[in-house]
Amino acid sequence: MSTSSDDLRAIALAEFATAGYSATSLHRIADLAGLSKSSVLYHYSSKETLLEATIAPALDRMEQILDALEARTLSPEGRTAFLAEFVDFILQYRLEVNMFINQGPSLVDVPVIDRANDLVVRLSEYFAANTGSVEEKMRFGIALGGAAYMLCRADSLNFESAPIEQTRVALVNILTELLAPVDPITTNRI
Amino acid sequence: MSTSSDDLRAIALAEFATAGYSATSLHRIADLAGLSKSSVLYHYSSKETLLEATIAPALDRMEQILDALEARTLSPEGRTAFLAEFVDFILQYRLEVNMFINQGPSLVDVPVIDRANDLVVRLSEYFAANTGSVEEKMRFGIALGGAAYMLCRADSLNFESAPIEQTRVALVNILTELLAPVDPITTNRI
DNA sequence: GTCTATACTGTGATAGAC
DNA sequence: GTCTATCACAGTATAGAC
Repeated sequence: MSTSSDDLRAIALAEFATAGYSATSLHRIADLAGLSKSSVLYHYSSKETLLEATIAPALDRMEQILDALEARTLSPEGRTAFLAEFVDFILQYRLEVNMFINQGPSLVDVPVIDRANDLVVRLSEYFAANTGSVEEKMRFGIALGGAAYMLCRADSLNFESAPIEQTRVALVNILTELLAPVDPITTNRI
Repeated sequence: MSTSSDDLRAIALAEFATAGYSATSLHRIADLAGLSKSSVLYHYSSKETLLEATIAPALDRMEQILDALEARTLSPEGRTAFLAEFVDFILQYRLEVNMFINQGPSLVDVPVIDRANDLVVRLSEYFAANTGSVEEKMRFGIALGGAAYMLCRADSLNFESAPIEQTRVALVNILTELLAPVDPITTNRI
């Protein structure tokens, strides 16, 4: 059975996101893949390299989304479209987002985490650009951290059997409400 | 300098919540406390004992809140009052809540985590009691995970300087909106 | 590309002196 | 109540055979 690097990447991602990077040993990853530790280290020269490989595709995609966003002018329709794009992103890369959200601070000094932090700053500047009020910043944090948590705990929150389309629609609803733009003059939600 | 067990508890809590339980060594805790590993193990006979000591006070408080809640009959006023109580809880025990939310799954088989899981189930049953719809469950998850994340990342979300009362009011606002009860007949939010 | 064997370091925990 | 010394083990990583 020829083992591909992608198999290892997927296994490592699942373990890092659920058990945690530090709590996951190369031995465990090797066992899950049916390999020895050394074979894992043949595909990825270190545990940190494997970590970077797990999160990089999500960062590439987020960078692409933000680049396109910042090239456009802001409009209400654009914001709605972006929110749908953001929801799709977070659904597709829920494990990567959850890993970064929860373990980012403990993975400082890993280069790929710095890159992720930069992307979050760009994202928050977009969502809270109008007012920058404390509540706006709190809403952004709750939306990001809450969605990442909730999607990765669907089983313990007892809705694991929901069809993906229903989950998607509900998440768009919730985030639209949570991140509704604020009129900087009247400070009312639009 | 006489070191108290409470000092160690506070240091361990901060490290477990930010760096993670597995990534935090007894050596590091000892260093931060100005002690040797052995002295730490004099106060807490194992790392796991220390973990339990960090989270137990929060669980005691949550249990007290839920016991009182379930002894009352449900009313709109009661729900509003409970939400304020819940916000105060999460503000006071933000580190403990964040630790459980993010690392709970990786700390399976630690008895104190089982206790915490039971409390979350009781809490979710209260908030989503009316409909039990997928969106309700998602809203509860986002509120819980989002608040825990946001409050522990106030610095990186750039509102660390906000007065606590402002944070409290904003959080009550957001969670009231997010967890507004649903009329089981019309399925409209009240 | 996978393995066994090995080196080295860090970790949780114990024993016993002070 | 704190320390040093030590233990047993798990962890990442390397060397080299197949």
